[in-house]
Amino acid sequence: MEVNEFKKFEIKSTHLDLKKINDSGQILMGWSELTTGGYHIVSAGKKAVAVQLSDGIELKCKEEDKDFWCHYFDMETDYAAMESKFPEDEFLQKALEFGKGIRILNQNLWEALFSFIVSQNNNIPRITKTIKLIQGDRKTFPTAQELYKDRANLSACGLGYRDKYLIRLLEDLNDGRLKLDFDEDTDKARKQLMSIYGIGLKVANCVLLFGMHKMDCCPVDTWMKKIFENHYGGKAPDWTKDINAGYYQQVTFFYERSGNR
DNA sequence: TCCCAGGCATCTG
DNA sequence: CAGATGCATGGG
Repeated sequence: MEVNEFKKFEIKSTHLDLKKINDSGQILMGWSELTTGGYHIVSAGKKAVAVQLSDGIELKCKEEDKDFWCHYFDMETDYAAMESKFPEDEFLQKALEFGKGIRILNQNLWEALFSFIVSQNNNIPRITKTIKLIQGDRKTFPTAQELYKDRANLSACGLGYRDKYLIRLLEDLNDGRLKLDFDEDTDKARKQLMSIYGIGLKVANCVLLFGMHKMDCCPVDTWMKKIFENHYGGKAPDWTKDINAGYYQQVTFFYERSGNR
């Protein structure tokens, strides 16, 4: 590893917990825990090492990538300030306390799109395993162009029936029928995403939230349905329509899943 | 053996 | 329009 040319930076924050972020379910590729502590992180072809500090993280990366990683960790958003706007809801409050330090990362759009197509009707350990197999020996996750050339090998990675969605996606990108450039307007972007073969409402909302940082998008999956059943009488609570619903979704998802293990 | 996993496309009424 | 069903794969 060319860690030698990396420089050390500190990112100060009272709301940045690497382990919780790693376990929160938003990341399906790119993070690997180091035996020495900390994480090796890859996104959009860039690499970094992050180590937890009591008041933030230490980040090792190329000097020119520092701004990229600050954006990746969503340092533009003031999570402390968000606390004053948290809805008054008992279960949500408990989840927010439990999940303090979780942030909504700015993942690469292509990587978020790809991984959340793989995620449908699947479980997280198998999703990450499958994505690692697809990445293979490469140091970073392949671009759509690289993967298109290598598409014959996709089916051997344990994708199940989802391989046809991804092959169609790669073909459409290669032919120029589809571009990874969605409207800034959330509703328009959601329609564009849902017109892609294999993407429905849930995956579209994941891409909007994790790949385009639309914080009001609230993906509803089997765990969210369990939350509605277990804590809200089977109905979606009001906070699912809040402007920060995506953050609340992620935190309650993490809380519910942690409690059930 | 059945059930489930960060669902979706497709068919049926 | 809502509701039912099949789908690949692996772990519990």
